[in-house]
Amino acid sequence: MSLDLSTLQSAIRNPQSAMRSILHIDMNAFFASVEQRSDPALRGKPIAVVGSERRGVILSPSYEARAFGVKTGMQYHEARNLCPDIVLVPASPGKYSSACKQLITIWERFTPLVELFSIDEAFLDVTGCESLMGDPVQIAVRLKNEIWEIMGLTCSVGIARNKLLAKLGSDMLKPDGIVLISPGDEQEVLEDLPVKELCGIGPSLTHQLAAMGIRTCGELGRAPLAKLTAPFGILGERLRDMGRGIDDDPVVSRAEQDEEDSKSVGHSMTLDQDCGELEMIQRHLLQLCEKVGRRLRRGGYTGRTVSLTLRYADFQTFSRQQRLPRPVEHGLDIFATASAILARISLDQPVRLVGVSVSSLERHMSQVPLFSDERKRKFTTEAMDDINDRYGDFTVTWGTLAERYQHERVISPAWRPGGDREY
DNA sequence: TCTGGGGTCCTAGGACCC
DNA sequence: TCTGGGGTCCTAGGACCC
Repeated sequence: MSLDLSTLQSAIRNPQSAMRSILHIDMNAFFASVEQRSDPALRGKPIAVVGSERRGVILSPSYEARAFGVKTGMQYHEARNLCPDIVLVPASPGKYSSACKQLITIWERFTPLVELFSIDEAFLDVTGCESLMGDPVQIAVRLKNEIWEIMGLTCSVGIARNKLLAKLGSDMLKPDGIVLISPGDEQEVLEDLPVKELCGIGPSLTHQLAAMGIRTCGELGRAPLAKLTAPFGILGERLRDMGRGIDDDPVVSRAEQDEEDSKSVGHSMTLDQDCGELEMIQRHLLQLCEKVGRRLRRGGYTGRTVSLTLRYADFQTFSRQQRLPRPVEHGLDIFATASAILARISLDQPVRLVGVSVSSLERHMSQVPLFSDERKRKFTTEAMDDINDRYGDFTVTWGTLAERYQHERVISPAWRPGGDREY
């Protein structure tokens, strides 16, 4: 086979067709490590970052805690049974997002093609960086060193020709590892690998595949296509490709990611105690709606579908949604719909979790409304958003709400600096 | 001291219209 | 009056990821 100029040019234009070098970076025990870095007293100790005080699960155990068998998702009492001395540290999201920003600036020194996969994971496409930065393994070593020197954090790096295998690689040596899966090694790595190790194959697919006699990636890759498409539809082909280590998904740069519109914005909360009182549930719902509204406005979105999610005491979870004739962006409008949905549900158990989310989002053009009452509402909302952004959620909220739903630190929008409503 | 919170994508069924 | 199929919109739920 010979390569002519047009093939080469299309390979350059279309990175999927060329051999790529992809790194997947996975920060080790990210939340716990950030906490240990910021508080020396926590270093070297078994700690775990947790969400809520009362009811919740372990979000991120440190490696010292993992040594006792403590895992993400575990309940507090299980963790304490395994490791009586474990220190539970409440999560501080601000620390993690600023650490993440610092990581991005380091990663982007190596390549502009950085795709943030989560707050502590990223894909880097370093194809063509060899002449400047060295081969992918050398890049991984330098990158790990910089992260360690600048931030005192370790990570695991997977290197392969696509995202699927790079992600697999970063999982294979934790903490603080580098794993290269070169094209020649792929078949050997995949042959006996359980299918559940691949990103995208969860418990349900693992179970269904096992029932079909497919346990390893090797078996998955050799399965006849029809055997997979019959039960799984279009996913079948993707599954077989995954078993073969095939993945053409491009690394999406952060600039492109920023341009992508969100599909939904939502918040949910598990109540401190299961609750059967409608009035109380609505009070929590209102707070959630206000948070969703502010996030919509901050992102410049309006939405046309409001969904309410409830979880009963027995963990049975369901949702009801309603499509609206016109888009909304205000907490109160979201609340009006969500509480109307709630009113139509006859609760047959105490409620454990309440959630609200807004979807069918549209980019919202910032313009001055035509009518004076809308104008007033818009400016008032913007002023309230500013204050709440600066001083925290619910520093100011609408007066009617303050009366109906007493909340700590709530002051009315009639508040003015120096006015008679100052608190 | 039973089991968090934020998303995306896909499917399936019913209503409705042509 | 009955038969029928395609397409779109809407809702509910499940699987998966971190």
